[in-house]
Amino acid sequence: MARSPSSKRERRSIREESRAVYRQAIREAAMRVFGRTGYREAKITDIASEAGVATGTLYNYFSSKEDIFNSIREESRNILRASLEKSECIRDPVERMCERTRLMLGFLEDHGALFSIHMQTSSLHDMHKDDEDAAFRREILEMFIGDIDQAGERMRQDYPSLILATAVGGLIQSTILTWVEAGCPAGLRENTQTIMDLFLHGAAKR
Amino acid sequence: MARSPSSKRERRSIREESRAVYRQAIREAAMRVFGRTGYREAKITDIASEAGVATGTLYNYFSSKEDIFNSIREESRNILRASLEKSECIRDPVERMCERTRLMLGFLEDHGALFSIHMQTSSLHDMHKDDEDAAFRREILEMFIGDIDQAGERMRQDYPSLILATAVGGLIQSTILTWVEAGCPAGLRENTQTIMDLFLHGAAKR
Amino acid sequence: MARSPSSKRERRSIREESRAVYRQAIREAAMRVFGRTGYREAKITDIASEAGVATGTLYNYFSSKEDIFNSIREESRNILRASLEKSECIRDPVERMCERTRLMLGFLEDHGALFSIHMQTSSLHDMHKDDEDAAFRREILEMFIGDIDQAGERMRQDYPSLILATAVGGLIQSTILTWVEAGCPAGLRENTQTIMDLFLHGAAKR
Amino acid sequence: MARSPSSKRERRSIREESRAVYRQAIREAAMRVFGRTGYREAKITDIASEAGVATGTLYNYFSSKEDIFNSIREESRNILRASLEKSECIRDPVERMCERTRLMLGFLEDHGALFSIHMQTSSLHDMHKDDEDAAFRREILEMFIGDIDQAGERMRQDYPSLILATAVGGLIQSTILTWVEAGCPAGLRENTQTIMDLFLHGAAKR
DNA sequence: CATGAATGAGGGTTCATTCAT
DNA sequence: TATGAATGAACCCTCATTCAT
Repeated sequence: MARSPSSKRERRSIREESRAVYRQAIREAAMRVFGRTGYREAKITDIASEAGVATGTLYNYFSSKEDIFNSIREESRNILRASLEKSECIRDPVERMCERTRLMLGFLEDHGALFSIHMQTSSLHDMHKDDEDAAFRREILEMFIGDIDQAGERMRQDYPSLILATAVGGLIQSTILTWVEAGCPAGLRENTQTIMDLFLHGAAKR
Repeated sequence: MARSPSSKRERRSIREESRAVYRQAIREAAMRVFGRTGYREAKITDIASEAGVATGTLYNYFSSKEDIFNSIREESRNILRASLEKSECIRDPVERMCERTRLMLGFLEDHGALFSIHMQTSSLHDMHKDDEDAAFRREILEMFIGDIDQAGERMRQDYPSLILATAVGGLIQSTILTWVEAGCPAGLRENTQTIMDLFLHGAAKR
Repeated sequence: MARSPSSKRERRSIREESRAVYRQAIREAAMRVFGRTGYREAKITDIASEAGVATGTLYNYFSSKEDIFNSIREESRNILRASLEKSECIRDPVERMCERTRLMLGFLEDHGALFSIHMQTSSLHDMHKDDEDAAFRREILEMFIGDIDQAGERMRQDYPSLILATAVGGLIQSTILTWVEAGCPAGLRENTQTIMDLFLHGAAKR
Repeated sequence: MARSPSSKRERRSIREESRAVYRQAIREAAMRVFGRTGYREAKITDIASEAGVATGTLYNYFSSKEDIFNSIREESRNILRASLEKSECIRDPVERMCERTRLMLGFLEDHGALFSIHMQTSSLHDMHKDDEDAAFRREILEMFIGDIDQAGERMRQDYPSLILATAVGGLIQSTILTWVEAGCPAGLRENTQTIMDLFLHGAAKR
């Protein structure tokens, strides 16, 4: 009897894929629920029914409510990190910052709900519990610091680059908040030029 | 027994004052507890014992845990609003912005815990529930918009003043966050000059 | 105004007594429920309603279901231990053993349900988790060993006293089991003479 | 294709044998798991993986977790019963009791885990649910009663034989418990002589 | 028949709120 | 009015059982 040559391997692969699909579906459902109500108010049963599964099923894929939450954040960090890597081949440091800003805004535009997930742990009392997210914020800050250092003479030397990097971060942050308050309309990434322009040249008439 | 003619009125007044003192003491205790652990994790019993009263007593002054929380935020908005009014007599709009920034940073430095209280509701899912706070953020934004409009020619005209106001808000925000991550060391208001300098002239060498 | 002289002290005392009364009532309710259904099958809500309180109330007096269980066992050990102390003034070691046996049987007759509570942890897998109960069994065994040692020449010397003590323990145990299987009729302690007689002289005709 | 004339019958037989093999393997796995953790703590998945099958498979052979448990106990009763039958050809009733004791201790030494299985239901609340096991205990007791009755004049006549049988049962029981507490070392059956000696002649010096 | 993921009722525990003192 | 113990609804998680493959 002829057998599909790699049936066993395929089986495993299918199973693994099914697992990944489930995990992803649960993450996405949880993302919606966390986004709507916040971590603490979100009930496991809500996540389950949003995902269309029984509560018990969640625990076949995640060990706890917190695990789901962390998994979402980890995944979104990974996506953004991977996206930001695309900018590393850009030579000009200012253009690189610009592209990074665009990638970050684009990421949010494409994965809107993720932002609110991350914001939830920014509540200050959690900051210390959430080393991973804080480390990632630092990671991004360091990227900007590196860009600014490489820009050398083109940047003001009267402030440490940490200060300047923090400033660009603040401009991005407030752009995002405004966008969210406006209901996340299309076009977030088009603010890139404005951000960089204001960051570089300020608001005063020259 | 002879009674002072206005005893009834005075009595009421004393009673009311006593109520106010209690309410304030509870708010302050709650502020510390919310600041330490966040709204959801904070337990009513913790607040009560921090305030040195019984749990039942809290309910003689506030109708619920959420009521305490909202009361704190309202009070802190009122304090900051009153503080910002001090800047209104400044004629020069740019100096006025500068002073407002300083007042905001000073407010936080003096009432550190309040910031974390406000941040807790900045989680986006609460935005809709918390119209009051959103309105207050808008109120501050409008102040900056007004300042920028009055600055007229001294500001760039190629962006709407909303954009510029948002930018200064972002610079302030990121300064605050950095300060908080550093553990709220003294000296936050000394960042005012840097913020305004970067806001006005940008990060690029001229 | 005359005051009851020790009102404050009495208040505290009343409160403490009330706590003790509650704890005891809960323990007794739990004892009945554990006795009926066993530890694992017993539901917290059953214990609460048997005690006539809400589930939450249990947790004002005990930290967990297991805590209730252990508290019952500890209390019953203490009662039996206190009871056994009454036998210590008896000079004759054999009479002392006899009295101890009677006290143990009497204890069970008076606190019937406790026996099944203790038996539940005798399930072997729990033996190691339950050092306190095992230690107490050992404590009782040591008492008998001491008695036998003191009996000196009156006892057989061809077995270590541990063996003999174990034997008397077995006779007591099986008497108890038979009694329980018979539905705990009155008169358990009247088996004392039989137990001691068989222990001392055996079943063979002489 | 030629078929052996009785293929159908043999086939069924093979199938039945296969079923029996499966049931036995599951029972043995369950015995190990129950022995380790007790009935309530034992998880079906643990039993399944100990047996090397999927959880669903268990339900093709047993209708429930409890069914597995009862099946184990029934089987162990049958084994012990069959073993005890070997003693029935012994003429001398005292020697028969002795042999029976040895067989019981030997059974435990050889099937140690089974003992803990039985102990688990000795918790009194289960007694009523477990008529089978209680009946078996009675069965063994009756055997001893019969032996004692047959011993006639050689036994004391001042106690009913039920009392004496209970006594020997208690001595056996406590020997077993001591052995278990010691970690089930080899040599349990060597206590037979001691048990019978103490049972017959008591602990007092003669 | 074997599989093992899905199921969901049910458990222990928490804690905002109430209320008798 | 202050007290703080009692309350019980609601939550997260477990796991025996089922069933589609």
